[in-house]
This record gives sequence, C-alpha cells and structure tokens, in this order.
Amino acid sequence: MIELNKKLERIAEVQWKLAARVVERPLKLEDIETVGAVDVSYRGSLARSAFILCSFPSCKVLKSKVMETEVSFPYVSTFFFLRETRSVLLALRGEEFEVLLVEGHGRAHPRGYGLASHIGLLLHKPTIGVAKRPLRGVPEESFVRVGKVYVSVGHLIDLNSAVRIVEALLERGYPKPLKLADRLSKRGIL
DNA sequence: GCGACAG
DNA sequence: ATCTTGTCGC
Repeated sequence: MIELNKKLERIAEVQWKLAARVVERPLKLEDIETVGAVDVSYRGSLARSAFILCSFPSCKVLKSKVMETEVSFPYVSTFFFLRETRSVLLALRGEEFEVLLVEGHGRAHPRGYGLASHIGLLLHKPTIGVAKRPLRGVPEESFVRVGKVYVSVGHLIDLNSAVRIVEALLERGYPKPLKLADRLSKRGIL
C-alpha cells in the first residue's frame, strides 16, 4: 500500500522527463483525411477499449473495433496513463490514422504529461488530449475549452491545430469520434 | 479535520 | 470510470 506512493514518486520523475520529449508543432489540417479516437470503459476487472476511425473533416465512420483486457492498475489522478495505456494500445494495434483523439489530458497536466502525450510518444503519432474537466493546478494556457471539453496537446501537434481539429468534429459539445468510441466501449456496439 | 483533481 | 430512481434545476 505505502509502497505504491514510492513507485508513483518515481513515475512522476519519469513523467517530467518524458514531458520534455513532447513535440509541439503545427499540423496542416488540409492534409488530414482520417482521425482516430479511443476510449475505455470498465466492468468489474474488465477494461473494454474502443477504437473509431473517421474521415476528416466529413467525420464518416470508416472503422470501429472493440477489445477487452484485464484491468492492470488502479485509477490515481495524474497517473491515469498507468491505468489506460495498456488497453488503449490494444485497441490501436495495427490501426492507421493521421491524428488521434484520446480521452484524457495531454500537456494540461501537473507535470505536462498525461495519457494523450504518452500514447503519442509511444506511437510516434500526433495525438490530442480531450477531457471533460480540467485538472487543478495546470497552467491556463496549456488547454482550451472547446464546446464542453478541454483540449490540450498530446504530441506532434500544437494547441491551435488541436483546437481546430476538435472544433471541426464537434457535435453537441463533444467531438463525434470520441463520443462514438465512448458509446462503443460502454455498449459494445455502435 | 481538511480537501476532494483526467477516467 | 461505475453503482443507480427519482428528482431538482435550467
């Protein structure tokens, strides 16, 4: 129990270091044709992750996938990536997309390194963090509210590009691909 | 007792 | 996130 805190302290140091490797740069929206989205839901000790691929900016569903795996880590705020990385990667395995929407924060994090940044760094792909509520104590300039969600840089994109992409996909306050991934992960069907 | 923050 | 009916509020 008490050992977990020690581990988290060390992991926090790793987060600081990895945050320095996050790349922020513009992404030409005109060149984007596909956008992916991932979300995870839980049922007991089972984690069900869903992947959605949409055309951009028309946002037509091109593909959907659901995967299941055992929960591997408890939820601890600011260490969310430890809990979801495994199942997110499982859903993304073998998939193609030009930019990915991730449920959770990117740089809008106390140590500048949330789940969205972690996924981007691991896959070397542009990622955007999309969360329903901001974390406390993070710089105001690290995120922008778009509709009902908070957008931040995951990796290989800058905040302006990320915001414009989410705006283009907005539907009832939420980016459509993520909303679909959310429903898919919870209900198992589209 | 105080504070309580991604999913 | 998930457990869960009716109910308070815009």
